[in-house]
Amino acid sequence: MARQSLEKKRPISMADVAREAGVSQQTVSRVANGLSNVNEDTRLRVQAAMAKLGFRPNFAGRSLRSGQYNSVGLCLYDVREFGNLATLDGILSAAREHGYAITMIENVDDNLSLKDVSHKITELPVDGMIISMSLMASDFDSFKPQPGMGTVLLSMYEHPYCTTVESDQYGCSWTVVEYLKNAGHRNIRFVAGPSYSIDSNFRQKGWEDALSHFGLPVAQPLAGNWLADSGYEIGCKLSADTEMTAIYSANDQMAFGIIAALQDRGIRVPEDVSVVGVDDSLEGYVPHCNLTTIRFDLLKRGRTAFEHALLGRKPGYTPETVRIPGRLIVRDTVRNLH
Amino acid sequence: MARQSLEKKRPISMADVAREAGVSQQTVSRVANGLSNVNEDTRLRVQAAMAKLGFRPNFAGRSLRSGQYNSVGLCLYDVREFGNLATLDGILSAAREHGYAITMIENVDDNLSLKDVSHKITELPVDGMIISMSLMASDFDSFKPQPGMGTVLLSMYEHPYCTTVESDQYGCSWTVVEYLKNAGHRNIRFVAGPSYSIDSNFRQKGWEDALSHFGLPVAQPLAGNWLADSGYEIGCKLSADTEMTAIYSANDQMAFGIIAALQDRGIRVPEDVSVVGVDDSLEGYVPHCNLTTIRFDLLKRGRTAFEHALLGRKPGYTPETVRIPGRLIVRDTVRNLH
DNA sequence: AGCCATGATGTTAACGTACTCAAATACTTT
DNA sequence: AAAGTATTTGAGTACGTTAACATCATGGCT
Repeated sequence: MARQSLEKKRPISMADVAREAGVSQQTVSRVANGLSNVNEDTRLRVQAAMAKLGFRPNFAGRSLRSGQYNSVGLCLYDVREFGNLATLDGILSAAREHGYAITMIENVDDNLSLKDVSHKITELPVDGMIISMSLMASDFDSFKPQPGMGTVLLSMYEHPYCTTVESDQYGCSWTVVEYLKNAGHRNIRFVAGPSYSIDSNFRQKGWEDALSHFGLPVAQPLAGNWLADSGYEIGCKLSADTEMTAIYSANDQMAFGIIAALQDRGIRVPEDVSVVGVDDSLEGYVPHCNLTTIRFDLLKRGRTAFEHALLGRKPGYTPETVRIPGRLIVRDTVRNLH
Repeated sequence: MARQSLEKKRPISMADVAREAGVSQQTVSRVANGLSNVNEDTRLRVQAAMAKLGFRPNFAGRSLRSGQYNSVGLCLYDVREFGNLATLDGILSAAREHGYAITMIENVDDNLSLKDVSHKITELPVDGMIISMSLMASDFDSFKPQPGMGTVLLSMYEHPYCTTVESDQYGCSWTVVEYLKNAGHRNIRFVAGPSYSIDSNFRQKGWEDALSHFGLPVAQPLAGNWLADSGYEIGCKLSADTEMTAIYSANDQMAFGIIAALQDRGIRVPEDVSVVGVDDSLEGYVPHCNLTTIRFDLLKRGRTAFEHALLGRKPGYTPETVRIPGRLIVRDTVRNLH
């Protein structure tokens, strides 16, 4: 008795509700979980007691008993990177539909291995996990996911044991090159992002492979830092190339800078030079945004990752490689040369 | 025995490790928690057993016993809204420093009350919560947070029982108006966001109050939808106003549209008309971004919210109203009339 | 040698929930 | 009316962990 009063206030448990309603704790549990085999009178009495005491089910107790957390762990290397926001949105909305929460941690350590990150997440209340790492983890190929834990990597690199989900950074370049080729372009330059960017590298590889496949010349790409200003600088340099008829920029912001530089030099877009970007990120930022570009379904990227994190728990699940295609948004910056 | 083998595979527990290492389960707990009172030999033996069996501490067991989750709940009304991304970044980094995770859920129901959202979050494994709602919740003023649960609202409206954290959407307008007034401007127009936007309304109120305070004329504001295109349209209309010398746009994207419209009509910026935006969101998107604007410290917004969610658990805590000031970023779109 | 302080380890008891099983009650059928 | 069935409720237990307490050995001190 005295001991009771000395303890710090404990939240309301099912036992408290049971006492109040004059039923067993088990009956309270049934009401809390909405099971059907409870008498209507009893249910109302229990619900009244719950409301009166302000009962909220205890997460830890429930999870300990059930072995489920109804949450998926998420570790995004960089929340600020383009696409991760919309992806997060997709993950959250898929999670909500399944009655799941998302448990997020920040990863700041560049040198952390996939195993370390996965171990960290395993200690959180999660049934599965989604991981994105900026650089190639040192143990990428050897990493094995925790058994019974649906593990999804947001990565362009295929993985032997994990499902990987990513926007198709390679295929989008084929789409662009084929579109430009069909419009009669032969000299198509590429403007890359920073060399450490995996996305940029895959976009470049796609561009190279597509050009080779169509028998078009492959000129040395110039690299920027994703931002409009670097696009402007590159645009200045590229304006000297009188052969080229089209520029494929690894993102929209640089493309916008390139266009500004060309126009400042009296080169018209698309009359003299055509420009294509990737991301469809200028809309809303630039008035009369009319850049022909690639749009990825980032919501789907997030939703797919979440779905596979759930599916991955099941025993018979086989890892998949999911590449979500981009769609060409045709606007006004490409000229048909025919 | 037979029963054992029929059960589905159970994750490794401390008891398993204890058996393997030939110690008690309590000793395993001590090693897992890094307590000092363990013999070095024993520690190594236990750690070896942990590694061999692949032991990971069970979150539910630990939390059930300790009553702590080491996580803060987060419900952002709209992840896509400007500022929420950087805020999330701030929350995550503060959480990491405290060894906390963030448990996120999506809120899609417009009509959900603060109480409902708070109840949902209470059932998650969290020690505190951060809530942002787009519209004024019906029960905003009457809402009382769960006792012992640090509750922070990302809101410009003050709350009687909860700490509120928000970028100072009202004060930033004073900063802008005072700056323009000192540069000799008297006729300062305002371009608002959508009428449902709380941020826009506070920015407008600040503009009105500051104008009145300085004895400057208050012209009817025009409202856009945050995007550059709507700024362009409004710029066309405003170009007819020959009195005005400055335009204060509720965000940068519309400001950029306004500038484009003015220039298309032969009105020079800043020689003929000065323009100021808010958000500092064009950098990287627009080459040679030189818009004078207000920049908010959104990382701090997130970090502060998290810190207060933790502090709010302590018994003696008093709710605060935290307004994080914006900083004027002076670039090239304001002319000094003196 | 005997005593106490210290350190290392083990034992027991909760934390709050949901599952299994058993008991009690109400309802249906012959 | 008896027997059987369905419905409702309760009792007991286990999930994995940590806190409090108990035990045991070790070593330094008088």
